[in-house]
Amino acid sequence: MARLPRGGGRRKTELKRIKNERERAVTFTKRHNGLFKKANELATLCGVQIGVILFSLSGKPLSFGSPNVLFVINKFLNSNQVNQQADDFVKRFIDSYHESKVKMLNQELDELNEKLANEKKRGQRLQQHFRASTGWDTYEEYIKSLGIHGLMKLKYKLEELKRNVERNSDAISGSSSSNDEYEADLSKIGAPKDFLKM
Amino acid sequence: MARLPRGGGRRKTELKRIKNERERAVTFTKRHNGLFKKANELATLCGVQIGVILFSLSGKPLSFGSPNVLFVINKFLNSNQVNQQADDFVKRFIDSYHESKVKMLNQELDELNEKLANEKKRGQRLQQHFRASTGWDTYEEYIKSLGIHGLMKLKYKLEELKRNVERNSDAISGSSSSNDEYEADLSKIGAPKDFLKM
DNA sequence: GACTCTATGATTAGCCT
DNA sequence: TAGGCTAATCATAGAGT
Repeated sequence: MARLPRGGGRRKTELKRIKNERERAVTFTKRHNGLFKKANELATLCGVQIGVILFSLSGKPLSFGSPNVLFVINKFLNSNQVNQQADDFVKRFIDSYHESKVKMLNQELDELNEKLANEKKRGQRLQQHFRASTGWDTYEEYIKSLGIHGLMKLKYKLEELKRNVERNSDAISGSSSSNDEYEADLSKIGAPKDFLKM
Repeated sequence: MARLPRGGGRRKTELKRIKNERERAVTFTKRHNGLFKKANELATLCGVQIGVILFSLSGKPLSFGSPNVLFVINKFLNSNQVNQQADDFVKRFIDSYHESKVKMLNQELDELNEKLANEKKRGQRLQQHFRASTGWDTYEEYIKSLGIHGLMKLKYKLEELKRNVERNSDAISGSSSSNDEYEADLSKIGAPKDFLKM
């Protein structure tokens, strides 16, 4: 208990990146624990939900959450505050945000690659069709908007179709194209898939 | 400057929910600012990326982020740590997590709605085509995989097409469909867009 | 609510093991 | 790399504006 005073005390810290690597690592450890502790105290004292995410010096993701990080992230993303958050500053990151969104989706798509491999050879005729149908003015923006918007509608439609098909095993028909071969190909391969699978 | 000392000092705080509502609100304000400040200091001193999300007593979402919250959230969700984080408890939130991803995408699509509105009436013939071409076995999973996978490839292809068009203002042709009317419609409206715009 | 103020509890920089 | 120590700085409870 009665230790002799020997160490140095605290020094005022300048609010800028610590250059010394060792010093920075020590500070990170101390302050990251401190931050999580503060977050926990706030969550406990005030009974609010908090999530803290940070990446260590080596890039490792660390998180604290009350009740848990994903819950908080989820609630946050579902709140329409996200739009309000996207002020001028944040907008500078929209592009990288787009990038990461793509990765988010790709991640869950990885597991589906095998199934897709079975379909790769099909739809070349549709591809030609598509190549011939370009009249793109604002295609770049359009591609983005087509993303989930189109997909969600398509999915909804497909689910509707599935319900119909379950009631009547015959395929639903509504087309009257005169191009029989094309038509057959469409039916065979599932148009949207191959249409996009250029 | 020379104020008379009159206020009370700090008292030790018990780490449990503050019952008095007013006191709790004051503590929340002070500590929420303190937490954000700490987060900012850590981000600055150590040059790491941090995101803090919390919900106020009234449920309002507040956040701090370096470089910004969405960036950190995305990076976190993309890190495979998420899977490790997703223990049994957390897994209950996976579904709503998917939901929120969709909303993130929709968010940035909002600004494109006006452009899309100009296109809504087109492509009904293509829609019929699509309706007639269903033979869906694994369509539900497929839709997901079609999502970004197909879109990214399509985007790439379109950029390629753009380069070609810039070199030769005539449309690129590769199709030989016998359905002239259909063909014309495709060319006119831009098939992929309307194809998905059911 | 949002600030102020003060006294004091809490955090942490620098140094050590 | 992690943990302990001390002393200085920082944060904040309680009270008032």
